[in-house]
Amino acid sequence: MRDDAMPTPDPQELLHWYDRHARALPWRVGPAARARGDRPDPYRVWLSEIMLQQTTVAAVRDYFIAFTTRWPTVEALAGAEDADVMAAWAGLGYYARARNLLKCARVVTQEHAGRFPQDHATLLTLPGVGPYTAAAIAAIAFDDPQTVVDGNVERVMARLFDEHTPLPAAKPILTDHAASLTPRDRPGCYAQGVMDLGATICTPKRPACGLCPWRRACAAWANGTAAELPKKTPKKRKPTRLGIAYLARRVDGAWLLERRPDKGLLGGMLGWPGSDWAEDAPQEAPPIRAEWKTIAGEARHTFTHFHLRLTVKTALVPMERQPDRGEFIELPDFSPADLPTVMRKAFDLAQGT
DNA sequence: AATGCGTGGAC
DNA sequence: TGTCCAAGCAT
Repeated sequence: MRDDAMPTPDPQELLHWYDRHARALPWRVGPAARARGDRPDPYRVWLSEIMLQQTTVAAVRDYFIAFTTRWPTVEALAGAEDADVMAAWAGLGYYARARNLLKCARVVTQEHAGRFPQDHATLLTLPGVGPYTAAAIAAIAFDDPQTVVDGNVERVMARLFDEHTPLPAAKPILTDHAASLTPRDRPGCYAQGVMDLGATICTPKRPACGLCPWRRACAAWANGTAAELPKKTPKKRKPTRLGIAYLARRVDGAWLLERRPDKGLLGGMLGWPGSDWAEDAPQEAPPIRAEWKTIAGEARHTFTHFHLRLTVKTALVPMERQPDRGEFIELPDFSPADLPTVMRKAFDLAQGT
């Protein structure tokens, strides 16, 4: 609970902090350019926000530069081949984002004349754009005073207001608090400022309260509860699943790969043909007749909701033999870098690297 | 509305 | 090693 004697958090103080501490990032307009009236490119704001969903700035940076170099406009991205975009996204995770990214680029290009909608409600209709991303685009690209609520904002609000209700039940309460603070002036900078504060000062563990511009107005600081907030409902432990991956190499160097269905785990990505992944010992399911050799050890990988231990089998097959599943892809049409991480781990194990 | 969906870094 | 965590969305 907040003590009534405590000052209210001042959005302007946060903006001043942001002006002094904002990190230079490839999708941001620097202070000098902004002072000249430059606005961020909505395409770059949108692309960065999609990539940043549940993903750290450090992981996104190089992907963002690669994407904007190769596809500088939403029209260019809309015209890309699906396989090229999926390959470029490989390693970033949550692959539904990449499929929705392409869908969204094509909708914006074909149904909105290549211009991103500016209002929250229309932005929400775009594939892959939810409440957070719609608010972020409206605020950052168009200076619309929308309330942006991500994990950082939830944490900052839980501490400012010393809210002990556990997430996700606390979400509506924290959203109300965030809305009460959103300024009409520079809402885009403010939104990025609160998120930067959460990422660098108001961190999940060992928050640097001594450096916080909102310390005097923070109820959790006053009560000594900052480090234990926000409360979260406990999560379930992850089960372990087992599987087999079959890495067939044709004598000309081509690899046998399979495009995974759009829905579900690693949807739309290339992968090695294999068994199902289940808690019981996997059934043999070789995709082509061959002398299969089992590689010592296993490829281990952890997904959102289970651990995987993958047995890797390899075979060398003659030119004329036809696979039951998948298709051979010759180099350089295929690179291991095009694979999701679990498949690349299987490849690395087979190569002895 | 609870669940499924990746990955890499910090500790 | 394990656990938690990150600028969430779709269903």
